[in-house]
Amino acid sequence: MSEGLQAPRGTLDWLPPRSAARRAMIDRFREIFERAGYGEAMTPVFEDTSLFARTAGESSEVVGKEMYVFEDQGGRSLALRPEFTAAMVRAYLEHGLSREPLPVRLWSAGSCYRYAAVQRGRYREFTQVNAEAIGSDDPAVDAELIALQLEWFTSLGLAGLELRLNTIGDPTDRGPYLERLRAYLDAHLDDLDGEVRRQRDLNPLRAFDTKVPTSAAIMAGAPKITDHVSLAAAEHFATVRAFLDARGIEYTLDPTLVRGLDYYSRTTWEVSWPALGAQSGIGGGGRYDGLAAAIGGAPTPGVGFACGVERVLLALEEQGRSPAPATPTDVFFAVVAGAARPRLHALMDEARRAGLTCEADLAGRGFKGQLKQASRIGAAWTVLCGDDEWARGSSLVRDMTTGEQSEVPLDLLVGHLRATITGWTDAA
RNA sequence: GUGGGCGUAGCUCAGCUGGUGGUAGCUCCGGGUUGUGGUCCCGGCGGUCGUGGGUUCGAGUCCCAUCGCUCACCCCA
Repeated sequence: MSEGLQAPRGTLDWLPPRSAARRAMIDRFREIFERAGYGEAMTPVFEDTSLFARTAGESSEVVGKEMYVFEDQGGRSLALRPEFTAAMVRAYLEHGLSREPLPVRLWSAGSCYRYAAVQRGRYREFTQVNAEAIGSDDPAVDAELIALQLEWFTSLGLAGLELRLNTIGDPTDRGPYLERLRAYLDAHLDDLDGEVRRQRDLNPLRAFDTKVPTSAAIMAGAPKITDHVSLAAAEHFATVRAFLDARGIEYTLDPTLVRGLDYYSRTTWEVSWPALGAQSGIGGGGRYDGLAAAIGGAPTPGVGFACGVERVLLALEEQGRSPAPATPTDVFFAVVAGAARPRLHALMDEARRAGLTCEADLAGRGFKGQLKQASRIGAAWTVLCGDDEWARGSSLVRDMTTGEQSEVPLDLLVGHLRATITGWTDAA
C-alpha cells in the first residue's frame, strides 16, 4: 500500500462487524453507569496544553513526551487529550457543578491520543471509557466505581481478570515518605540502574516500576508508601476494602502500584487481563483529591477510572466472544421483475417502519443470486416477486428454514409480514 | 525512542541456490436448459509481489532506504 493511502501509524479504522462490537461495548458501559446515576459528559478532544501539564504532572511520560501538542492559528497551545480525568474536573469547576448534589457522577467515551510506540493494544488514537465521581471523599465511592468497572468487564463476558489495589496516601504523607525513599535510594545508588536513578529526582515512586532484576531486588526492600500513610488515609483505605469485601470482590494488594499520573492520591487500582501480554492493563483508576486545586479550583475530592476499549475488545476476541450479537434480518426482498422493483422497495420501507429488519438486492443479482444473498445474511423470510406474481399483483412469502411459501397479495404484504413475524395485527 | 521478526490477490498462503507472478484455498460474480438459497461441479473478476532506489543481461527472490504490521524494552488504557 502506498503512503497516503493508509491510515496514519497507530490509528485504527472501525468497520463492520468490529465497529458494532465497539459500539456495543460503549452502550453496555452507558447502561451500567446510568443505572448507577452517572450522566454522560462530552468534552473537547483538545484542551489547553497547560490543563494536562498541571494535572498529570510534568514527570509523567504521558504528558512529558507523549502528548500531541499544536498551536492553533490564534497562537494558543493546545493538546489532544491523552486521558479524560483532567477535562472532567475542568468542566466540573468551570460549570459550577459543585452546587449539584455531590458527588457529581459522569461517564464518557471517546478517543484519546498519545504519541507512543505502536504495538498490539497500544495505539496513538485509542478509545477510552471513563467514569468519574467528583465532590466526595467517601470511600464508598471508590468501591462503587471499582465494582461498576468490574461489572462492565464481566457483563461483556470477560473472565480471568486481575484487580490490584493500593493506597498511596495523601500529598502530606508523601513528603516525609519520599524523603525516606530517596534516602534509601541514595544508600543503594551504586547498585541501581540509570533509569531508576533518573526517577530518584523526578518521581521516586516510579522507581518501584523497574523491571531490571538487580534494581527490583533492591526496591523490594525499600520503604513502602502503604506503611507510611496517615491514619486518615489508612482508615479510608480500610473502608474501601470493607466495601469491596462485602461485595465479594477479589483483589490483591500491591504496595508498589503507583500509577503513572501524578495527581493520584489514596486509592489506586489497576485491572489487567494477563493473557494480553505487555499491554495487559485494560483499566485503571484512582482517587485524585488534589487535582481540582492543582488547576486553580477549590479543593475538591474525586475518584475515577478509565478502560481501554481496544484492549478489552482484544481480550474478548481472544476468548472467542463478541460483544455484539448480529441483528438478524427478518425479510429479504427478492424482486426479479424489473417493473416490480419500485413498488416492492416502497413496501419494504413500510415494513421497516413497522419495525421489521429488511433488505433487498441492490446489485442487480439474478433470482438465484438473490436467494443466495437472502440465505447468506440469514433472512428468516424472503419475499419473491417475479413476472408471474407481479402480473397478479402478488408475491410469494418464503419461510427460509422450512422452504414453505405462500402467495400474498401486495396490498396485504406488509400486514401479513408484520402479523407473522411480530404477531401484531391491525385489528389489535 | 531502542532492538528482533514480518510485508506476494479482499482474506489465508505457495514461490527451492535470482531466470516469464500460483490450475492454490476462502470470499465475490456468473453458469449447471424456462424463476428458487445454504452442498457439489464448472467458469469468471481480482496482483504497481508495501513503496523508492541500487546490484545484475535478468530481482517477489540480493543490497540500501522508507512506510506499515508485529514482539520485547518503555509507557500505560
